[in-house]
Amino acid sequence: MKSNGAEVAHPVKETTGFALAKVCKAHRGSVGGMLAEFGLHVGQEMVLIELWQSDGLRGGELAYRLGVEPPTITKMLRRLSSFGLVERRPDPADARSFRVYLTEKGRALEDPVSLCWERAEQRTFAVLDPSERRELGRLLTKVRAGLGASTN
Amino acid sequence: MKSNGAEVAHPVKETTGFALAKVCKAHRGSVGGMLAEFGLHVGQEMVLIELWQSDGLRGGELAYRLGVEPPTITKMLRRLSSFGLVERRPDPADARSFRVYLTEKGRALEDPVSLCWERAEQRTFAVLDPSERRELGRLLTKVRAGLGASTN
DNA sequence: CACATCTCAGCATAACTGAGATTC
DNA sequence: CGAATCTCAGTTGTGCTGAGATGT
Repeated sequence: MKSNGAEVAHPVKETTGFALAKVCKAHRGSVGGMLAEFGLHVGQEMVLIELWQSDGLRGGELAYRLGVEPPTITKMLRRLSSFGLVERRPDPADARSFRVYLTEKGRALEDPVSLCWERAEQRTFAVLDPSERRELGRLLTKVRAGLGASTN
Repeated sequence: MKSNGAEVAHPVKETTGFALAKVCKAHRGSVGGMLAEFGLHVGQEMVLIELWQSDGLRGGELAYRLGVEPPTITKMLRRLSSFGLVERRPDPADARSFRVYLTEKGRALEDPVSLCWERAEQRTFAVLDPSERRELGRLLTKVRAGLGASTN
């Protein structure tokens, strides 16, 4: 026991957050390894995931959904569009904005990338039985919903 | 419905892994914001957390525990030691290696940083009732234990 | 000598802040 | 004109690979 008797009840390594971080790292590593086959870095697919669901988002909306600042999106889109996965077009309704659209090539990645995620899911949660998996999914979804809108 | 009828049963955004990623991002953001008060970036505290538990680790062991390659540790330690938080000393038993020790200043961060994690934990999982929190912790710990040793 | 341990150089990416440019 | 939207420049940190240096 530490002598100051205050904060040491919960060593960080035993927190739920710590396990969360480690599991997340493993999951991202798993996804990332598979995405490399498509020339994507982990994180870049998050833009595509949003667009598969809602093509034609504004840049700012994309930043908001990914929980990053606008300049970060500017750079990510530059890369993705240099790969030919997305395209930027002016927003007809507001000349300050632009809209992001998937190209054919970007759309074609939906199934293979979804499959990467599916496989990562299987690997990462392999140790859980089906009811535990459902429960984990339910709890994480509930936590996410309770986070406030900035973390869509 | 998509017409090719194969992979689209599980949109990525509805996977457990996706919720995991979002929750983890929120947690890291919460920890990171608080760590900034101590001049630490999120991620750097992971080294300290290992050392609080086992001071005097070898560089390679630290890389292994953090799940990164050795050059990454080299750089992280350079920064942490420039902040005066850790110290490198030669390993008496093997001159190729070195050992990493906390300084007084590094040791002094244990309580405040643990408190950051504790607060992030409270915030992130605020929406869960106590039994749900315990269950989430149990499931994540089980998943982590099932991942294989490379993700300590 | 083969192997292990670590560092260095170089690269790519993420992500921020602060400072504009442009448009509403 | 004030506010919103985005870009640019600059900074910091992560993390990798490949190529050594050094020691077991």
